[in-house]
Amino acid sequence: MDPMARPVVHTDSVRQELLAAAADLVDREGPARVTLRDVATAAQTSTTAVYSLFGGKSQLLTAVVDDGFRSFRDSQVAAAPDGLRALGLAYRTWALEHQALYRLMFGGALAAYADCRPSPDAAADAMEPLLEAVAAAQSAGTLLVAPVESVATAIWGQVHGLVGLELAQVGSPDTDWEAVFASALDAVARGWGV
Amino acid sequence: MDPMARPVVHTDSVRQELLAAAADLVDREGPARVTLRDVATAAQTSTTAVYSLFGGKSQLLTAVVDDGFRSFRDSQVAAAPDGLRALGLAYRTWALEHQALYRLMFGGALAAYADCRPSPDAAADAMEPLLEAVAAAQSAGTLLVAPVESVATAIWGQVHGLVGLELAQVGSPDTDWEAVFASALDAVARGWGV
DNA sequence: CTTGTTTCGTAACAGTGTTATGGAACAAGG
DNA sequence: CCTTGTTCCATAACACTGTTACGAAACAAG
Repeated sequence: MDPMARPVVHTDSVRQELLAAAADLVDREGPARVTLRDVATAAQTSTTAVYSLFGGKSQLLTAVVDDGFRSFRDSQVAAAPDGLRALGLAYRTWALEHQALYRLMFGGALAAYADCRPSPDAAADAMEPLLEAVAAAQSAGTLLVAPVESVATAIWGQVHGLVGLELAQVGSPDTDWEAVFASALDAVARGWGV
Repeated sequence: MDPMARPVVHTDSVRQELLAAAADLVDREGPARVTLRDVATAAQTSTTAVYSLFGGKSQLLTAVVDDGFRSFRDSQVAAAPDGLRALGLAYRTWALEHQALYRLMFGGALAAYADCRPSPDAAADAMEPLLEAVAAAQSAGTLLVAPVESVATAIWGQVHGLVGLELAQVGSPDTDWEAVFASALDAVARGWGV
C-alpha cells in the first residue's frame, strides 16, 4: 500500500533557485518589478513552486530579506575587529552595494508591499557586532558609559539615517556623501566619547 | 465658431478632492492599498479624472508626497524659533503622526512603487529651517564652524535614522524610543558643540 | 496493464493600472 | 426649436498581477 506516487520536484534546491532569482530581480529591477511569473521562469519552474515552497509572494520576499540580513550581518562581523568606525563604513558600503535590498530591509518598503515583516531576530543579530563594539569601547574607557542598547541604537540611527538620505537622494544633488559620512562619524566619536 | 462644447468637470476642485482622498487612503491603509478606483470613488468621480488631472497613479502619489513635504516643512518652520533641539523633536513628532506618508517621502518606498520621485526642491525647502538654525548656532558660537550643509545633513541623518529605525520596529521591541531619541540629541549637541 | 495516489503545470479568476470609445453636454446657426 | 459641431468624460475593454482550482503526469503496487 501507500504507493510512492509522483516524485517530488519542488525540492530544497528549487527553493534556493527561486530565492536567488527573486533576490537577483529585486537588486536589478527593484521590488515593484518582481513578478512571480518572472521569478518562476528564471528558476525554470512554475509559479506553483512559490506557493508550495514559500506560501506566496510575500513569504518569498520575506525570505529574500532574511537572507539579506544574513549577508549584512556577515559584513558587519567581518568589519568588527577594526572597531566602531569600521562598522560604520562597512554599513554604508554594504547598503550602497545592495540598495534595493537595503530599502526592502530597513525602509519599511516590504511592509508597504505585502503585509509581512522580516523576522525580528534577523535584525537583532545584525546589530550584535555593534553592541559588542560599544560594550568593548565602554570597558576600554573610550566611550561614555550609558545603557549599551541606547548608545548602539543612537549610533546605528546616525549611520542608518545618513545612508537613507543618500539613497533617497534627498538634499543637494552634489552632496559629497562620503565626506559628510566621515564627519558624522567624527561627531559621533566626539558626542559619545569620554 | 469654436463652440464652447461640453463644460469642464475635471476642475481644480476635483483635483484637490482626489489629492485629499489619496492622502487619506495612504495614511489609513498604506500606499499599497491605494487603488485608483477607490480614490476616484471617494472623490465621487471616475478614474479618468486621475489621468486628465495628474497623468496617472504615480503622478498622483507624487503630488501627495509633495503635499506631505509642505506639511512637514510647516511643522519645521513652526518649531524653528525654539532652536535646534526643538527641530529634532518636531521632526519625530511629525513622522510618528504621518507614518505612511513619511515612509513614502523618505523611505524610498515611492520609487519602489512607481517610477517617480518627489520634486527635489520640496525636500530642500523642508531642510531650510535646519540650515538656518545651524548657521545661527554657528554664528552664536554654540556650534562647531564647519560647512553648514555637512553639519545640517549629518544632524538630519541622525534624527532621520532614529525615526526610521523606530518606524521599522527594528531592534528590541521594548525600546524606549523617546529616551533614545533624547540622548541622541544630547550626543549631537556634544558632538557638534564647541 | 490497470489501478491508486500524490504532485505540479496549466488555465481560470478576481483585481490592478491604463487606454479607447461612444455617448453626453452645450454654443452656434438655421 | 432643432440640427450641427465640437469638446469632454464615464464606461467598458485590455494587458498584467497574485492566487487558486483542476486535471494530466508520474510512479508503486497488484
